[in-house]
Amino acid sequence: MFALVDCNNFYASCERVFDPSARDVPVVVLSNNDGCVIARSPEAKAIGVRMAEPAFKRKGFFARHGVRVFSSNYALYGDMSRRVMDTLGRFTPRMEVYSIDEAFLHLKPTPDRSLQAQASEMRETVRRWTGITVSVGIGPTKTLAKVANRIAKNTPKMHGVCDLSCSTNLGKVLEGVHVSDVWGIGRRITKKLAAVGVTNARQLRDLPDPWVKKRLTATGLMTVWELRGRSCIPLEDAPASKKAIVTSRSFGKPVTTWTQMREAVTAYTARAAEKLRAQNGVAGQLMVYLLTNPHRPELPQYSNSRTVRLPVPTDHTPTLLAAAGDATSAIYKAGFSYKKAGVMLTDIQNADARQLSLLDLTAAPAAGKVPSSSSQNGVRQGQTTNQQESNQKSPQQDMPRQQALMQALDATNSKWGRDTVTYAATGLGRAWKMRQNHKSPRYTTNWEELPLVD
DNA sequence: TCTGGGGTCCTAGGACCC
DNA sequence: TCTGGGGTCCTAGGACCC
Repeated sequence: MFALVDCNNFYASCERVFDPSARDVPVVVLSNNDGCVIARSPEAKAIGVRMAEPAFKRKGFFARHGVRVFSSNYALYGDMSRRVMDTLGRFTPRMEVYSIDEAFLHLKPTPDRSLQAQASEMRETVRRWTGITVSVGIGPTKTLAKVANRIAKNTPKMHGVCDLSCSTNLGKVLEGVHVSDVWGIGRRITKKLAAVGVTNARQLRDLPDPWVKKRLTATGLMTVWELRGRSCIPLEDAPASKKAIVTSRSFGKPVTTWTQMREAVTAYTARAAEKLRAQNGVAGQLMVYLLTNPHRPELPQYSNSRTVRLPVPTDHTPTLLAAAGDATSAIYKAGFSYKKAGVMLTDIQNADARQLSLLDLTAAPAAGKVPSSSSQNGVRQGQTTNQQESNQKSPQQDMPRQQALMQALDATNSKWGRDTVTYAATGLGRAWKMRQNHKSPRYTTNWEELPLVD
């Protein structure tokens, strides 16, 4: 059986664990840049704070109702998440960490302990060990476990656990679930379904396969089968490595100069490269995009992106920085007020595979052998050729040195904190840095910010 | 003044090949 | 006059998730 464990109001709950003054009052957590509401305590929900609301529109409301406002503190949430997941891992050998606050588990009933009993004990243990309250939903498929979890969360008398694994009136249960609350059914599909009179999960379950396949595609059909109790989405024990790595941020203040834009893209690229190395990957392609603020239609609007194919897949930050710099200068236009930029690394392979292709490359003296689909990606031919030349000076000699440097960089930043060592091109002022005016201390991950006990 | 960030999968359609 | 069929790869766009 599948169990879905989900932390209740996770970010808001994390803030409360270390700040008792935030208990029993409405709490909201804001997105990066203190932009939108992304987490709410039950009290905040009760007074009508909605998810994804822009915070600036509610400033007065928050003040009047004594709402405690926090900036996102991912160092704290990430560490609390790890504690919760470690605790859950003691209850099963098979578990998939699905998001920062959710995990799917395989649970088996035993003669002396029902699934319900196991789930309750798990829930109590997590609460005692981490201070976080979770809800547990159990079902024969992931989709039904999700349904069960939702019911557990919304039905106080269930005390946080709902077991649908052998429910005899599943049809009745599904009748009470709106299609938009089914995992995999989003806004668009909800509309499509409403057009044919389907509004609850039971109706969705009972639709004919051919109609579903045609109108909702193969993914929709899987959802329907899962609602019928046929498991189609397996538990992914081992986290798959990422096929794309994105680092993007909205700017704290609009960026209007090339210098600032280059700093920002440099910083994002360096961060993306760190993530890439953390999963032992090399990227074959890099994309930079930038855009103005679409919420200000009265201002001149511009957005563009540029993809660069790297001559050799790499995880070497300076090489990636050079490519990102070329891409940025190709699309940056002066005279606009930029709101956001991002860097995406794609065509990611395992770094060990890279070694083999590098040997191939060095064995063949002709530089022209390097595969290049640059014309497809809009890269100017001259630029690509230059990179090939600069990279091929002596890859065999450079590689170990490059790797050693990157390892030292990552190790230093891991030990002493992010950005202990950074590239000068990321700038010192960082005027574009995101706003975080309400950030709580990194209670659990920074010695300087440990909570003090009197 | 102020509106997040990071992913995955599927499909359709075009290019190209034999 | 007449103009195949099957396959692969790539990309853009749509849709979903948290």
